[in-house]
Amino acid sequence: MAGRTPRAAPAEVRARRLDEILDGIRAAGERITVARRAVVSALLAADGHATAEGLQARVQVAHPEVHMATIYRNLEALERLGVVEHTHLGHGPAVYHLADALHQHLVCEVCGQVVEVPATLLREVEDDVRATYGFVMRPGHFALVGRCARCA
Amino acid sequence: MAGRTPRAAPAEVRARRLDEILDGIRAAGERITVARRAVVSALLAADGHATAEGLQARVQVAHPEVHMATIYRNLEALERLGVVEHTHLGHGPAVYHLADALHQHLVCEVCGQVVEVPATLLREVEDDVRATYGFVMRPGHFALVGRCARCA
DNA sequence: ATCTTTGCAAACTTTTTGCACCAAT
DNA sequence: ATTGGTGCAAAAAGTTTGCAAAGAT
Repeated sequence: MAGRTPRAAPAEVRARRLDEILDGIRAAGERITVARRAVVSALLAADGHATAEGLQARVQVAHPEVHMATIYRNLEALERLGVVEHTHLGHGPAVYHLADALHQHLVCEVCGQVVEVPATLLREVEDDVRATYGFVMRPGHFALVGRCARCA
Repeated sequence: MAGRTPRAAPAEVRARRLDEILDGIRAAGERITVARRAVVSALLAADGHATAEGLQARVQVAHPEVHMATIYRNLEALERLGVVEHTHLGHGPAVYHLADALHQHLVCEVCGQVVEVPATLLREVEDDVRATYGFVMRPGHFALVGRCARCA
């Protein structure tokens, strides 16, 4: 079970990462608030992708007064700082994840399952469009849609 | 100007294609209405991608009473029939296009410019994810985001 | 005559914004 | 004491839905 590919970061690592991120925010001249810490914490706990609503649910366990608008404003701030990115998986809400966990999403349009694959998947396509069109892709921002193994 | 790569289909070709599509709708047991014909027509005239709102604008020139809801319902019907597909280019509205004009979109996140590239761009990635994850991609449903030559 | 499709209005979902108050620096 | 962040409510943007009336077959 605890092989070479740890599934979730242990609490200790997560706590360190939280402090790192908070330091980054402070360094950028922005303030640390209860809501902000809670959002980053929820993002770390989600360990992968989470919708704004999902994050709010996590945040509200400890801080029921934190409003959706605050979640959005914090996510926006965190994106501005380069800590967070968001992705569109389908017709529903966007999903957010830490910027260091960059990956592509394959979304099954039948069952909705989301498969995460390494961001390197599109490496060649990136080179291709840069060479041909001068276009510099930012992979991961949109999902690749199709049908998963079971639904195909 | 009229070289080997005609930019837009001449009116005659477009009219033929319109009839083809309308026949398809009839064949599927659905009805031809003024609104429906107008939507398909607008889609052909747009010759590429158009938002629901853009299509409505075109439709309303000749048929001012056609409501947004009707546009959406028709687009939905046309998608069900496999005539139309839609794509998400960014945070805004979805864009619709005829299913035979399948292509990828590269959207510049700075200036918003949309570059259309052949759907074959992702051929190798498609093979890759099918082989590795059993996932059958439907390319074109989401755009690839990045920065265009000028903004990069 | 039947059964879709339409127009309208209203709901819905996700996200953004204005504003007065609160709190981190 | 500043000034950025928060909570709330309300708007915005895009899309969907219920219903009675109109229209295609």
